[in-house]
Amino acid sequence: MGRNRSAVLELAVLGVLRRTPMHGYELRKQITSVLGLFRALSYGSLYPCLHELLAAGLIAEEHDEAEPDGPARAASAGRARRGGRALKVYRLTADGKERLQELLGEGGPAAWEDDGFGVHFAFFGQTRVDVRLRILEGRRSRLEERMESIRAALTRTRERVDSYTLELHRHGLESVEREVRWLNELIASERQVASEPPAVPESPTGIQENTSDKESS
Amino acid sequence: MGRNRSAVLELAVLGVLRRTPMHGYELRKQITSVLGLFRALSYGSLYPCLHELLAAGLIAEEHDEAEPDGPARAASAGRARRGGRALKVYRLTADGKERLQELLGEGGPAAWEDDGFGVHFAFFGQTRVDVRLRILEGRRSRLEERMESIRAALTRTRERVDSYTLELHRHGLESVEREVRWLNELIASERQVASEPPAVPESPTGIQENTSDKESS
DNA sequence: TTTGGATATATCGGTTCGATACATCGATAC
DNA sequence: GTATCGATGTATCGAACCGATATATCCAAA
Repeated sequence: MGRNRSAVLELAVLGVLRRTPMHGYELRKQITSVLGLFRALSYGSLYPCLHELLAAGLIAEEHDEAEPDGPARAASAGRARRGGRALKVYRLTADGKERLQELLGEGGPAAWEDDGFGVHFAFFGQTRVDVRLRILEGRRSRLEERMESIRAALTRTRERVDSYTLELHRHGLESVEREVRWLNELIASERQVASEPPAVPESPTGIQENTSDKESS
Repeated sequence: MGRNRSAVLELAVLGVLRRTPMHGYELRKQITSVLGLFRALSYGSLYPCLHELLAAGLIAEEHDEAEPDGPARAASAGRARRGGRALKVYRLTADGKERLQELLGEGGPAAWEDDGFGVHFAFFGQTRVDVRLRILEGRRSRLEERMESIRAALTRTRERVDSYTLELHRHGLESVEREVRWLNELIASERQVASEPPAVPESPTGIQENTSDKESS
């Protein structure tokens, strides 16, 4: 019932399903390994989320008649059911695609907080360049705030805390600084993309399809 | 009453209170800024935890003693009350110190997971060198596992995912590698400390100084 | 043969977060 | 002088989330 389902999880599910239809178990592996890196997503979050998205009509169960074409299914080709048990393979509906575009286009603060940034970044291939820049810059200023607060803590408490706490702060600060440098490179790169005249300034969805995928089999 | 209260929070509270008695609001700031760096600890976790520690006798309310009976005193002292409202200043009891030592001495897996490592590290100044080494090495092997899984994901999905996902993985891997190098330096430094006779520890790298600092204050 | 591990869906209990309510203090503004 | 605002301070509630678990099938190795 909680339709307030964290937008991050919703985005992750819709975004992954956009590439390839799959079932929950696989979806979880994708989200935690491709997007996550971070922490494992619990089934206690995933399955309820899938049920809600299904009820909302953003995804649908794909009943996989016989042999669907497409090289994308190579990994689990042809086995939409296992033994006698039905595998619930979900695919994105038209409404789901619309919702995904809406989520990808927002680029608000939620997209540059710790929780959401990784997921949004992973889907940059489906995001407009101006949104990408907004998110990267938002993330950077968020991290700069953090740098400032760590620096403040360092000068404030120097000599007043033991050397391990100091070392923890020093190392934490360095990590954040490194992260900012990484963002700077990305921002510079995106600015260049933005300044170059794109071949297609606008498409129906406003998204230019990711050209780099497949052709492989 | 879930006495299963996360040991990490318990350790953080006891460890911070060991240095200085303080009240909840200040405690939270200390934990999030000195230990945390990470994410802000919620009052919804902190206050129940304090109540439980109080009930367990590990901490006690400090009533700013040397105060016979005067309710309106408290003008200049450590201001244990503000206006007419009581500030609940907590201090560590003897049992609490014992429990803290117990927690600090464990050095099990909980101490090198993402959640617990930072807190344990922050209190290394009160930990034995062999426990420090165990935790650092445990943390390192934990991160090495993660490195391996990211590397596996990279070689597995190279060319199959878009460049942003690839970049996310590449950057994540670099961050973990950097973390491991940091741990290696710390481990080398600790090994030197461990091998030296506990007479006069010289400071080759600059991170030690914790032979018998505490107590006697 | 049986054990064990991977695949797969689902739920439950307990913990934690985020928001909020309440109240007082100090400063700044009007 | 007083109104307002933000920081200090204690506390709780609902919603979200994680971790563990239950169930069940498949396959490979012992």
